[in-house]
Amino acid sequence: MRVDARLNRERILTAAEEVFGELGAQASTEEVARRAGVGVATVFRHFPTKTDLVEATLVRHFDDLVAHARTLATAPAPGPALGDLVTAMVERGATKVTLANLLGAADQVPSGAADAAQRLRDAVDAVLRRAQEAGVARRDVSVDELYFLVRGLTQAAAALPVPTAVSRGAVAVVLDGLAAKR
Amino acid sequence: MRVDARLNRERILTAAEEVFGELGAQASTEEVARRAGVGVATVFRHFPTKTDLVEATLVRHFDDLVAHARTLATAPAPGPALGDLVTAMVERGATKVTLANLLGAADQVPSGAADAAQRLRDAVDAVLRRAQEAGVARRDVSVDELYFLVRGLTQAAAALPVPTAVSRGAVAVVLDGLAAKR
DNA sequence: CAATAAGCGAAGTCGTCACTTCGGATCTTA
DNA sequence: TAAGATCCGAAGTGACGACTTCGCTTATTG
Repeated sequence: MRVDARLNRERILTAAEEVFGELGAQASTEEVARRAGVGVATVFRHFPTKTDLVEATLVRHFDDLVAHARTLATAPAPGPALGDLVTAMVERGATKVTLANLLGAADQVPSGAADAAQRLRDAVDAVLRRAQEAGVARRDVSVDELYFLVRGLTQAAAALPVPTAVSRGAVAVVLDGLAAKR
Repeated sequence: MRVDARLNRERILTAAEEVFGELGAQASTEEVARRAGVGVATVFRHFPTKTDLVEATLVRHFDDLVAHARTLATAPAPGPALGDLVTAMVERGATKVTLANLLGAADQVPSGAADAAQRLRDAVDAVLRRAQEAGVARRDVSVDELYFLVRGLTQAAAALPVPTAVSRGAVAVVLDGLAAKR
C-alpha cells in the first residue's frame, strides 16, 4: 500500500469520527470527505459502502475501550476499577452510540463490529467478576445487565453536548445500585 | 371537520405508531400511508411535514405516560409507585424513543413535543418527591437525574430486542441505587 | 335531493445521497 | 530519472423519499 493511501485512510477515519460525533449517524459521506480534505471517491475506495466506514470507526473505538478495560482488570482496587470503567465507557462513548444505532438499523450486523463488541464484552466481564469476587459488587448482576446499563447511560449522555453534573449523578446512582449490599 | 377526515387522522396516527416502532424513526411516510390504508397526500394534509407526524405521535405517547404518572402520584405506597412508574416508562416507551432521537436531530425542537415532555417531567417529579418525603428514595437525586436514567434505559431497551430478564434486572439495579440508603 | 365545499389518491417534481467513471497527477522502482 | 502502476478528484448516475398538483368522490346542508 502506498504511503499516501495509508495517510488518506487515516485522515478519513479521523474525520468520520468527528463528523458522526457532531452531526449524528445520518451525516453524509460527502461531509466526511470534505472534512478529511479528500474527494468522495477516495472514501469509497477505502470503504466500499457507508456501513464499512461506520464499522471501521466503531471497531477502532471499541478496541480503545478494550485496552482500557484490560488495564483495569489488573488494577489494585477492583471496586474503583469497575467505577472507572463505567465512567470511561459512558464519557468516551457518548458520541459513538449513534453510530451503533445506525449499524443496528442495517439489516445485517457486520461481523467485524460484532467481533469487537464481543471482545469488549469479555473485557468488561473480567472487571466485573473481579469486583464481585472481592465482595464489592452485587453477585446477582450479569455482564448482560451491566452492558445494558452502560449502553443506556451512554445513549442518554450522547443526547447531551457535554458530560454534566446530571450525567455524573446518574452514573453515581447506577454504581450505587451495583455495589454490594451493606 | 368531516367525520371521514377525523377517522383517517386516527388511522394515520395508529399506523405511525406501529411503523415507527417496527421500522425505526427513518421509516418513510409512504410506509405509514400504506399501513393506514390511505394515500400519502392524505398523510401530508393532516401533518404538513414528517416532523409534525412524529411530534403528534410523541405527544400522544407522552400524554399517556402523564396520565399514568398522575395516578401513581396518589397511590398508597410511594416507594412501589416510583418503581412502577420507572418500569412502565421503560417498557412502554421502548419503541418510541427512536422517534425522540429523530426529533432531537432536527434543528428545531417542535414546541408541542417540548410542552408534552415538560408535563411528563412535572408528573414524574411529583412521584419522586413523594417517595423522597416518605423516606424511601434518596434525597440527593433530582428529577433531572431520574429522567436521564429512564431515558437511557428506555433507549437501550429500544435499540435491540433484549431479553426481558436483562432489562428487568437492569431496572432493578437502578431502583436499588435510587432507594434510600439503609 | 341537488348544490357545494371539503376530502381523497394517482401521478408527478425536486433535492439529496450512496456509489461509479475516467482522465490526469503522484509515488515507486529499476 | 523515466516507465508504469497506483492513487486521486470532478463530474456524473440512479434510486429513494419528502412534499405538491389536480381531477374525481363523498359528506354535508338548505
